[in-house]
Order: sequence, then structure tokens, then C-alpha cells
Amino acid sequence: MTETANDRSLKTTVTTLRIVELLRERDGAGVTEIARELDIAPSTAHTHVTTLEAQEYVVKEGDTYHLGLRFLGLGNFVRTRKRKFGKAEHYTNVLSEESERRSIFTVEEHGRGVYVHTAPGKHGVWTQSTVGKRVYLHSTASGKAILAHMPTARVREIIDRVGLPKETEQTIHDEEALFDELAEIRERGYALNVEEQISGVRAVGAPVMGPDGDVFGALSVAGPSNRMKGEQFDRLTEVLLGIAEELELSIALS
Amino acid sequence: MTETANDRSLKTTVTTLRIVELLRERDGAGVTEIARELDIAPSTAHTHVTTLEAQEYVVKEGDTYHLGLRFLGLGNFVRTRKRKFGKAEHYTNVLSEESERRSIFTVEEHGRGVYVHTAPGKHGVWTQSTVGKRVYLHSTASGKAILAHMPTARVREIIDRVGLPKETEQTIHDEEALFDELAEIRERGYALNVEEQISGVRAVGAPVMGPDGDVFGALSVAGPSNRMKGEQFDRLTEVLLGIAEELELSIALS
DNA sequence: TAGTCGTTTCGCCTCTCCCGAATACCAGTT
DNA sequence: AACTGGTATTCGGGAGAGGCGAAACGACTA
Repeated sequence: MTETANDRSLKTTVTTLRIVELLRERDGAGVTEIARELDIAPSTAHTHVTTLEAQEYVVKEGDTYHLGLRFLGLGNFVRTRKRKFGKAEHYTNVLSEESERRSIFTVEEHGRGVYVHTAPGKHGVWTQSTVGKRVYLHSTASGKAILAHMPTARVREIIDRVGLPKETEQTIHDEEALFDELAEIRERGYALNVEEQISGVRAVGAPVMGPDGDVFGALSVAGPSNRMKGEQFDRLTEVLLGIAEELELSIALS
Repeated sequence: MTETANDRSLKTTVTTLRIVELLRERDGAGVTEIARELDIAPSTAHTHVTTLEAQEYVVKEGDTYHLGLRFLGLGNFVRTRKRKFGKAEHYTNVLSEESERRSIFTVEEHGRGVYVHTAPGKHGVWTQSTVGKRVYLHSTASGKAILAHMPTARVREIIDRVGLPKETEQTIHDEEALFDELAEIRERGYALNVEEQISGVRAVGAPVMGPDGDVFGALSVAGPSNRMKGEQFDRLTEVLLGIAEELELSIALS
């Protein structure tokens, strides 16, 4: 599951990247801390981190090293790389206003869902942005919407790669159950997430298809369970589907 | 001037990072192209790029490799890492509205200026975001505002490291001239950029000081030269200085 | 002043990364 | 179908680079 058995990956590069990841998680770290955490010699950690600093990917503040703003440029680049992403940003905002719920545009990469654009709901005081967050496809509304419109072979590949880990009691854990649900989603046109990722939170997701017929991503709205049911919910779904369609159209015309 | 001869930088890591940089510049590339450009063997380029792919930092589309969305998370992290950056974002937007000019919040890192937040002017159709862009400090309004409030020793360090390259005919190229201007900037409280970075573009920049007395960054507005002069310009400066002060206050109170 | 904990330097040994050659692949072209 | 030029990819071996450990250095405490 965690594989790196026989491949020819560059160990040096891998440790460098692990350090980058660690610096994000810890919001900066010292040499010893890095060494302890990654099980390498302090001197080794030191070499890596100074290399990163010389390349200006890391800044040193006192004795702790932090990720530098060079990543800002890279992040901004990948976000604006595809013109379609720009369209998606606009409609994510529209969706947030019309639904008054937290809205997200997600795409698939390496078998995971990645939040590309997010917009807070009216009530939302989401202090910290979740752009770039990676989630599982099988436990989120947008993720399931995406899976539902992928070739079955691809879905199986993804399951093999990342598995179907349980995040809450409601998370779909069984492959057959998942495929059944995906069929259902295809029929009705949207996907649900009933506390499958986070207890107390429900979401609705709609696929966004590209002009080639491949699924491009998904739009979703989320909120506390008690504000996501009944006729209120039906209205939400309608708004969501409408905007997803507008986005598809807008993409097709560009 | 260019490089660190005798240091113990990890060559493997450095080439990996050069590849990342190349993939951004070219917006994706194939193995041969990378090898040619960085003067390494194709097989080597291949190993690097597959390592990056295995770590999910790069995606393969056909036979070309692209930067992946993992950088989105890193970029978002560094942008939101400091609470102060959040404040700056708000006031950058306010500045853009009140000045009706393109507004930018810049901080210094590794002797360069980095755009952390940008907001388009009223007329601006800046299609592509310049967040994360790296500029010289000596040829920009915000940059000079920052330099003016740094310890002199630090300024000299920076000049030694990055030099004073000419970007237009107006760029300050001489160290003494620069120090004279910095003194002037300190006196009047704001910095000017009269077509020193881009011909036809002028800008005004104001420092944003932190509570500790260190300079935290700078706010600036920019526009075509003919819309940046006379009494119109005086009003701009006033607005700019006012908002910079508000930002300083807001930071001090948090 | 001694003691502790962290970072940084440096020489050495080994392991890994880089190269080159061979192979696989693909799309035109004859 | 065979040939061709252009790619990507695999793989073995040699040289050089990266990782380790020891020791020096520096900051802070008792």
C-alpha cells in the first residue's frame, strides 16, 4: 500500500520533499527536529535544509527553517495554468452567494480530490483557506461525482492505489457498495455526502464535464446537517445543478 | 555574483528544483527537452521527473510532465502562514478600490521583493495573476520603500547579493545614488518609481512597519505614467499613506 | 565555570546517482 | 510492411556525491 519497493526513485529528492512537507505540517522546524522526525542524521538534515535555503525555497528565522514565498509563485502558477480553472473560480463564487453555503471546486489528481477554489458561505467564518487541500474521492460529494463519471477501470485503479479508508462511521468502505452508489449518482445527476467525511457535515456535489466528455472536476456545497435537509435542500440541489451546467457551457464556449 | 562555489549543496536536490522551475517556465516539458535545457542525460531527467511524479508533485499528460496541484497547497500555506498577511490582503483590496489603480502588497525575501497580494485597478484587465512574482527592490516603489527602512548593513548585503541591474534607462544603477534616494524616501515617507522597472509605468510605494520597528512590507499603487501625475497623483499618495497607516495599526492591534 | 542542548563543520566510507548503451514505442513516410 | 527519425524508458556499472559520526561551536542556565 505504501509502496516504494523496487523503483528507482531518487532518495535524496524524496528526503528533500519529505522535509518540505514536514516544514509545512510543523510550520517550520529546527534541524534536530527534522532529523528526529525523518530518522536521518542531523548533519544530513542540515545539508538538505541549507540547500533549500540557498535555492531560496526556504527561509531561516533564527534557528528554525520555514517554507519560503517561492512556493507562492508555484502555487499561483498551477492554479492559473488551465484557463478552465479561472471559469471555475467565478462560478464557485456565484454558487457560494446563491446557496449561502460554503462552496468548493474540486479536481482529481493522483487519485485524490484537490480543492482548487473555495468560497465561504454567508455564515462561514472559515478563517483559514483550504485551497490545495487533498481529500479522498470516495468520502466526499464532489469526489463521488467525479468517480461516477470516470471509466470504471480508472476507478478501480484509484481504489487499488489509495484504498477506501473509513473517515467516519458513514464512509463507504465496500467496493461493491461504492459502485452501486456511483451508478445511482449517474442516474440522478448529483452526489451526496451524508456525514461520510466529517460528522455533522453534509454536502451535495455535481460533476463538471469537459467538452470532450471527460469529467473535468466537480462543484459542491457543504454545511451543517441541520441546514442541509428538507425543501431547503431541494432548492440547494437545483441551484448547484444549474450553476454546474453554466460552468460546463462556459468552458465549452472558450 | 552568481554562485556559491564551495558549499555543500546537494546536486541532486538542486537539479530537481531546476526541473521544477523549468516545468513552470515552459508550462510542462518532455524528458528530452528537460535534458537538453539543463544539460543532463535524458535518463537522468527521466529519473528525476518520475520521482517527482511518484511523490505526486508532478503529473504526466501524454509524454509531457507538468507541475501538479500539490504546489497549490504549499503556495496557499505560505500565503496564509503569517496572520499579518491576511490583514494585508484586506487593505490591498481597499487600496485598489479607493485609488482605482492596480495595488500590490510586497514583502522582502532573500533580497528580492515578492508580491504577496495583488488587486487589479478599475481599468485593469490583468488577465493573469502576478501573485508570487519576484522583483528587484531597487527598481520598484515598494522595494525602495522597504530598503529605506532597513538597517544600512542589510541593504549593502542585499546589493552585494543581487546587484543593481538596469531594467530600464531610469533604473538606479549606482550604489551612492540609491542611498541618497533612500534617505529622501525616509524623509517624505513614500517612494516613487518613475519608469524604473517598466517604461511607461509609474508607481508610489509606502512602507508598512511592524510593531517591533522592523519593516514588514510595503503597499504600492501603479499605473500608466499619464495617469500618475499632477494633483491626481497627490491624491493617490494621500490615499496610499492613509491606508498603509491603517494596516500598520491593524497589525499592531492583533 | 561547567553543563546542556541545539546547530554547524568536516573527513571518510559507502551507497546512490548519473551516464551511456540498449531497448521499447510511436507516427509518419516510402 | 519495412524503414526512419524522433521520442521515452530500462538497466548495469563506475565514479562521485550524499549520508553519517565525531567534534567544534554557540547560546542559555544553573
